[in-house]
Amino acid sequence: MVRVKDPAVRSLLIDRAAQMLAAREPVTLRSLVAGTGVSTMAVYTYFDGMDGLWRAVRQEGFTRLAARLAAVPPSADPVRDLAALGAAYLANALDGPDLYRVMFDAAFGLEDAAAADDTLHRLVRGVERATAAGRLRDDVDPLELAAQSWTIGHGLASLVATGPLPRRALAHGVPLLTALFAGAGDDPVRCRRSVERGWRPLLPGSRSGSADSGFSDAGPAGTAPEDVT
Amino acid sequence: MVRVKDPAVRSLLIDRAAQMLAAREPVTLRSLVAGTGVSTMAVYTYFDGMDGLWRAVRQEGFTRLAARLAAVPPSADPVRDLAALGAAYLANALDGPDLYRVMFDAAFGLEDAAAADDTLHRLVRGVERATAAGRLRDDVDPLELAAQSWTIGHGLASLVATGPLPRRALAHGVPLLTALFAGAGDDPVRCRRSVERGWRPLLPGSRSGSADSGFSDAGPAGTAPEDVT
DNA sequence: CCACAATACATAACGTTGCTATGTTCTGAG
DNA sequence: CTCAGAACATAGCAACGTTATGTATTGTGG
Repeated sequence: MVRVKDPAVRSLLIDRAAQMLAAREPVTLRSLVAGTGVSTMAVYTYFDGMDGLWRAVRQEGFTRLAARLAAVPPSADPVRDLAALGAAYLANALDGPDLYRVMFDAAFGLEDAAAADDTLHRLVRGVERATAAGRLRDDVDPLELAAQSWTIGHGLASLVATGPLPRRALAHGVPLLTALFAGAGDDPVRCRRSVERGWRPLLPGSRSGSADSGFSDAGPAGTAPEDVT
Repeated sequence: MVRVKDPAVRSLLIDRAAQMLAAREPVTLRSLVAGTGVSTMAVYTYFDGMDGLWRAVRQEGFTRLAARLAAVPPSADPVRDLAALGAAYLANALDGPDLYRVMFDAAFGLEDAAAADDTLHRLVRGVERATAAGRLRDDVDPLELAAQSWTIGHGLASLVATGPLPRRALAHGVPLLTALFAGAGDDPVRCRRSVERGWRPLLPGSRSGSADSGFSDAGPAGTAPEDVT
């Protein structure tokens, strides 16, 4: 009586959708199933239509993000780790800008809301570590500071990955996070060094080079090592 | 030989599209022209298709934003004015979340790129005023600080207007901007007061109350008057 | 072990989408 | 006044997501 749907087909379709998304090919019902052997009805058996598919893709996006954040190794410097978390967040967004966009497409809900919360919770724990280490004033609410860090990360990701700012604007992350954490109690110069260390993996040329253009000239953000101390 | 197209029809369609967008009705070619007396071909005569219409709508979004920013009266406190600019930016985004989204839909270009640059340039001038008034260190690049303020504004707008953060998360703008400007040289307590003044119009209940939900509990950001000084 | 019932899946059709082709109306310069 | 060309309406096209219908497959109760 109970037939179990093949999970392999599910993840096959999700992966293929994410892949087509990354390749900037239009993801349509028919183009999605073309070449997979399954018919268009599979999308309805497994996802209840395209909306369900997008919901699943959105979920997959958060899963990948969580994996990225989990891969950040904790060091002895919790502030550096916070910046590294932000850098990992941005690296994930830049790796798949289109996937990142559907992640924040409010039109579709999430299948497992806890997966999305996990993103923020990991940041919260990072802040708590920094507070426990005495780097931050102990009256700062970890949840608030985490949300503020997220705001900076998402703003940067949104403007760079899918927006008008050029890739070198990623360098803004350093002064922004430095100002935030220093404002939360960390020693300014020490904070700057920690953030720079955590942010470093994002700057050189670690990953895919998407060619952004910007509105016209959104500003040289690459070279200005001293504006916030 | 030269027939001039009626500009009234143009703005009629743009306004109607923006209106339908705000009403969360799907904007389709046929639904757009329905009831206007013009036929579907008008969209092609005036906009060269739907893509052109979206481009025009995007432009309209930036025009409205520019008008909002221009309506911010300069005061004697340039840092307060910077925060007020950010508040106006967010108020505009919250007034029409869907319009705000298409503004940053990179799929369509802009007809007049200068209109978009105007947004950033107004911020740049605000920073220059603050520097000239001696509130900021004079080695800060106005363009950079403006871009960083924009990052905060866009991150907050994106996460609140069309994302998972509840409306009360707007309060994060105060500590974020305070940290940024204080990090750029302003006196911390004075900065805080200035930012709070500029940000105030956003907080009470000045405009439309959209019912956001958040992932599950994205954090109480409403009451914490002292975390950054 | 077998027959039944429900699920999984394929095929075909439906309504709607953006768009184009064709024909008609109207404008404005020569 | 004439007529080339722009503006516009109507009709039709391929492609989209979805639904309806029919077939195959599978787990289980008799």
